Amino acid sequence: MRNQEVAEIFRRVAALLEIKGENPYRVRAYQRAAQNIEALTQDVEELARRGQLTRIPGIGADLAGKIKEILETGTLSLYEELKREVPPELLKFLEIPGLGPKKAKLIYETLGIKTLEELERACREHKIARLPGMGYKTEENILKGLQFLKEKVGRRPLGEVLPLAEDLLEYLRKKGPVERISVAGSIRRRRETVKDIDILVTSKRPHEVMEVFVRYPRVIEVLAHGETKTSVRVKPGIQVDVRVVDPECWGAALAYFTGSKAHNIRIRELGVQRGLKINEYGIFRGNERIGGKEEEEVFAAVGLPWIPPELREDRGEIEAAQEGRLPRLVEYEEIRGDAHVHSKYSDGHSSLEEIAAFAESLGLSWVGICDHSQGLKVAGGVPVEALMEKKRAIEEFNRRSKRVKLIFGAEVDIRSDGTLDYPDEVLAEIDLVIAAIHTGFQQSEEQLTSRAVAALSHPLVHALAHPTGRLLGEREPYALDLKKVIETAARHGKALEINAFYNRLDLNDVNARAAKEAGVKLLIGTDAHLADQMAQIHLGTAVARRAWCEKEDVLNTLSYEEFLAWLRRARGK
DNA sequence: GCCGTTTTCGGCCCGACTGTTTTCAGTCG
Repeated sequence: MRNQEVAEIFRRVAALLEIKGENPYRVRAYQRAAQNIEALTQDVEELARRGQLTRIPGIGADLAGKIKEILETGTLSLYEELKREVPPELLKFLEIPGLGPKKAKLIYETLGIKTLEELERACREHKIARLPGMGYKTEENILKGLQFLKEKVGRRPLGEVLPLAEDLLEYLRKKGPVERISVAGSIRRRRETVKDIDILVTSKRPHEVMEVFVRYPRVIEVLAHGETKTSVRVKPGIQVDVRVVDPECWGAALAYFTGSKAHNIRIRELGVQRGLKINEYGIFRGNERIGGKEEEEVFAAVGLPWIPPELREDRGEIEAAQEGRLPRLVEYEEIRGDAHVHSKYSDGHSSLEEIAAFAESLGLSWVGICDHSQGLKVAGGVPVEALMEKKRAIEEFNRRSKRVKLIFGAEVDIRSDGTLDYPDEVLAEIDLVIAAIHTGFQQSEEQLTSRAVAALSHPLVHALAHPTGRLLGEREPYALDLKKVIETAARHGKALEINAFYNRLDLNDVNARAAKEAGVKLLIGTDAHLADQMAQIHLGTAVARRAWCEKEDVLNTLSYEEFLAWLRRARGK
């Protein structure tokens, strides 16, 4: 899949056009095209072959031609031209908060500055303040922005920020005079990474809420402190915005601040078609306010049912809602088991008893104990003898335990040559076999793909764990033809994992959706190495929801007996 | 550059805030 490559070029073209001062709607066309290609669950190359590129929303004849050009030549002549006109280093300027395309262009054209270092020096020498429309505040803000970039406080994994957001909600509920309160923004949509925390509140005494908020113990800096909007930075450097709105505006404001931006734009466009104006204060016909107290009213005003936040990315949810085919998303409460947990038998830190007890506290009824296989020495891979001991221990445990059942499993290493790290007669003893690539990340796409394909084709394997190997903010997915992997899983009736560990989330939303569309079942596993980490199971469910998965797409919704039956079926009994 | 129960041109979502300005452009979400 080269979708990402095409999207990235379009995104850069959009930014370069923006700096050039081109027609903003042309810029938006490239941005929208990039976003829609990125969200595509199909292979853009295949759509190109079939002449179906213009079926992608936002792709017309012109952009279809440009996509073909990228696929054929690896680049785009327009992009190469733009790079000659506008130094591509300037794209970095746009990452500085407060510095947009207009100022970037002015700084480059009048001062010839094109690197971040030169920009910093120019600020210190007060060369920027002399430019028209800029002043000392501008310099100060650019310097602050540069510092911000240096500290690399960009997007953080959802799993890292969510506990903080929940603690803040709890704090405000307890200490502030709040009536309704909710997290909004990308956290509410459960995006895999988030930049800041948005909290929406209704209150009769907004002033007090804000006073309480700025006294939250982890606040390190107050950025803005007003009656309706207050922004602070809290301890690990995350910005938190709290907005207090009138109860009559709650629904409109919640929809507005939940986003995504692309989704909101579509909703408002639908509003315009109906002669309505929709903003964070409500729904308006002319000057008359006709609703906005509840979120449902916003959707109803444009003829839609309520759309779950996880779907609000303008990835087809609006069309689906219009046609009455929104998925009935898998619910967080429907998850009954965690398929991938490490115990003391390999590099985990918890005993079988501790794992089961914690699972019970989470309301789960089964856990797959999948320790590493023998060859993975660095992770305490389990030798065959110890593996059989573990099997007996699990059987013994299950005889005693009524509420939580453990499943004898293994995370079996897929070796460099595509063979598995236990012999077949051992694999046959293991009830749940998830295969995974842990070594040889530098291999070619052909090699890596054939390893994954070989594992999924093996009759005793049930699923492929963390299929792409990516680590959020640390490691890119390794070269893998995921389309082939998904096809293989579909052909053999195998599952693909949604690894719920907070910095993996692998498969991600788009890939999991592609798997679902291919008829592949998804299996959520936390990869917990400490029983407490099983609490992250909801992150995997969130990915499944963002992937449009329904209950039957996710094997974790099965009961213990049903799941065992699936495991046997997947091996052709 | 896209797109059409306002169809092949002329629109394209909406408002707040900031900083620089005397009425507004740029940026952001």
